[in-house]
Amino acid sequence: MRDLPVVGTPPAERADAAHNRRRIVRAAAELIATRGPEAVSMDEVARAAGVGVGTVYRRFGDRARLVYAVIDDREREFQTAFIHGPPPLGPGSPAPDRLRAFLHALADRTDAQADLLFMAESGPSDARFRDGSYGLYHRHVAMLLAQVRPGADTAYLADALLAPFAANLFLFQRRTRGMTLDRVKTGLDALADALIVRTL
Amino acid sequence: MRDLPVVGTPPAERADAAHNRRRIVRAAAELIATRGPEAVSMDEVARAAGVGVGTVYRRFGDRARLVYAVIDDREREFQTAFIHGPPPLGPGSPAPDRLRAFLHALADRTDAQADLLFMAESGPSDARFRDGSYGLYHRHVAMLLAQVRPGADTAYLADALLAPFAANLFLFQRRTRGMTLDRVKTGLDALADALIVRTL
DNA sequence: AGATTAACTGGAGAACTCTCCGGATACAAC
DNA sequence: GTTGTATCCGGAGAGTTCTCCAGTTAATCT
Repeated sequence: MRDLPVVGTPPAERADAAHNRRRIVRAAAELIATRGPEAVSMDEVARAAGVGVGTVYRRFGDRARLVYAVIDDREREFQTAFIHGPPPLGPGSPAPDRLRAFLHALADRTDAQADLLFMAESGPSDARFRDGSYGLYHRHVAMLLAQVRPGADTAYLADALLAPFAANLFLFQRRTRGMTLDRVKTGLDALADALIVRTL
Repeated sequence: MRDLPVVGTPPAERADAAHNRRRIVRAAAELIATRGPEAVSMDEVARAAGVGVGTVYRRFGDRARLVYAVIDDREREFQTAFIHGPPPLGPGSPAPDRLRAFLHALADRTDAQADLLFMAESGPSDARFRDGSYGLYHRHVAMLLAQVRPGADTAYLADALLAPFAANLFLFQRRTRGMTLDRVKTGLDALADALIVRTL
């Protein structure tokens, strides 16, 4: 993602800046892994990365975006699994199967990264939708829905299908309501099945 | 932490405390109405209410809960409309109609209070599900779903149907994606219709 | 190489949320 | 009334997030 001539050339990051960006993400990831997501402050990340706190903010804008950068780094492989990987997640299976497989996989990763996601989604920011991999998931689900429910407003329905993965709801269901991960998946299946047009 | 008779009687708030609670909510509501939700600090609310900031926190715990108190105050009438009010929102209509009416009404109030809700939902807290009127909405939707989709996991599906009303998603759809309120409602209808078991 | 300049750096500081606890006060019991 | 005490009050302060800008540096042009 650098000097692609496509359209509107994003100003191109200077080498030292790119270097610092990597150092910051790495430092943040390490601190978070060690001490838990909510125990690390931006000051600490900056110090651990050997830069000033101003630099962290210049690179990432706000706390949420930094955390999303860490998350994206972690789940790069998941992101390609459903695009290029083997069926039923990747291409090759019928759309209904892929949709179910995707929702299950997303439930698994949400469960695994719940605390991190929760932290990232906190704070007054669009970051979840703008920054993270939400856009990718949204396009994927919309594409599958288009095959499964032709003519529907797939852009809206994709948002609606992804909405239950909001970390605060997910954590509330799991921890406070005491729902098991399997129960969540079953519920998602019910939702997805309802959306699949059955040929009568 | 006391010698209370087992389970009931929440310690009963002292008169001055109850008085201050009202003053705080009123002051907060007024400030928010005047200057917008995110322009008011807890310090200001405290000063406007004529109490110390410690009192605000003692009464409400955190910022999110205070904002929810303001919101609840505002929509008390909506909350009873779908319980005791006239059809199709209130009792008297068939469940599918009531469900659709409820979703439409909730879309309207979410749209109207979006900024306030967005502020309340920001911050690392369960407040949305614990404090606000979410519990009420959840029970209502689950009750309607039980009639419309017997045997399903209505507790889960109710969460899923309410998930698209998260203020951050809602605002993102309306402002960034540029969806109209009607389009959102139509999408919600599609979702609800899919969940309604059709008698063939 | 030297000059030019747009982009980057770092830390002081503004603004905010929330905690803590000594002192004040409402209510109950006598 | 007086006394006892559980509850409440308020504001100083700790710990954050994020802003701002004077000074520095990497990349480009001649």
